[in-house]
Amino acid sequence: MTDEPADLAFAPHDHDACAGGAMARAEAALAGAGQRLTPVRRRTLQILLESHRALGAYEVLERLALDGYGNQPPVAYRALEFLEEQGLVHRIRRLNAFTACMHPGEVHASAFLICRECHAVAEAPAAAVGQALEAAARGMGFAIERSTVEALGLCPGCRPAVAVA
Amino acid sequence: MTDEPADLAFAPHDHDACAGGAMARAEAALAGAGQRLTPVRRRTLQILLESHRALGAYEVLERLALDGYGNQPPVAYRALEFLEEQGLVHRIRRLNAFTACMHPGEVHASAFLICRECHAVAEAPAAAVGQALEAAARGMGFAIERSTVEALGLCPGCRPAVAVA
DNA sequence: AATCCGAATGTTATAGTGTAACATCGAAGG
DNA sequence: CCTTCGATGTTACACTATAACATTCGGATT
Repeated sequence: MTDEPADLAFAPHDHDACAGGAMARAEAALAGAGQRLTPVRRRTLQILLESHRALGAYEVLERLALDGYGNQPPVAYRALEFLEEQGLVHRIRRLNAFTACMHPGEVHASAFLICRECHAVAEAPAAAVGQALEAAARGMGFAIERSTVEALGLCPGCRPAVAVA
Repeated sequence: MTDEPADLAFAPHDHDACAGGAMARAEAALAGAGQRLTPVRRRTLQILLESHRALGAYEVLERLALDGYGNQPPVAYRALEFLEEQGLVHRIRRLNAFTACMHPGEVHASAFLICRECHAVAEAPAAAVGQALEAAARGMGFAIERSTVEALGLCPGCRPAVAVA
């Protein structure tokens, strides 16, 4: 468990270190699980780590094709699906897109904050949200297996800009 | 505000009354908003109210076509979009599908519980979830405008069945 | 080294989801 | 009557996702 600030997707930061750290943690997590980080998978993760945004499968595919990988949809979907299963990538359903996990390895119920202006996507710590949801479900006798929490709105950087406009 | 039990999607109940009540509340809400419940829109809502499940746009379209309405995608999408804007229908992103709102008119941040076995969808009261999410977002300076909370799992009816199997 | 095996990737084809753009219809008001 | 605007019909297409099969690659076995 790190003691970094929650998530700095919305703030300026040393992104090389940010992405590099996430990649290192991803490698560690995969090694621990006995899974292989093949070239396509690694490149896919790198692409997603380049920005705090969510990319569609076809955007990722285009990038992969530029690097000489197959340029048919299953290539991208398979890599993304694998990474998602390993907890290294999250699917943003509202956008039909994918974003890299910023702290793989750690168990976390995440909530995603999607800026409708700059399209940044931040992964917010959502333990409390998860507990509240769990409680609501238990009250109805429902057993949660997987959950999706996404919010659309304005990030701190875009809030003033829009307000002024 | 009603004082019914949270949501009875997972329990046997008088569904005609359940659907009829929801339709009546929908009509009231629309009248209050000065919006028109045209035949296609009404029929679309009826179709969704027939079950506590989420239907894809093309399933709805098929049903509409049987009743003599246009059978091109925009017919269904337009009705669904309108109903969603009016808060009478919710979009379930995990399923790329739509489900009728069980208590339109009331302000509510809803969470959806989706049974992976029987495909029932229940709208859980989620005030606490909404507050937790709002708090997490505020902590990061993010202003939420719309949010999506969905959980996949097993409903009380299907839980034992699967456990036994 | 030769062979086998299973996982990963490449490729073709197609299914499923969603929208842009324009034509037509119809009710409410002038 | 006739204009107007919202709603519906229709065509055409864009975007998202997966099934199915062929091929390749790396490691284990002999």
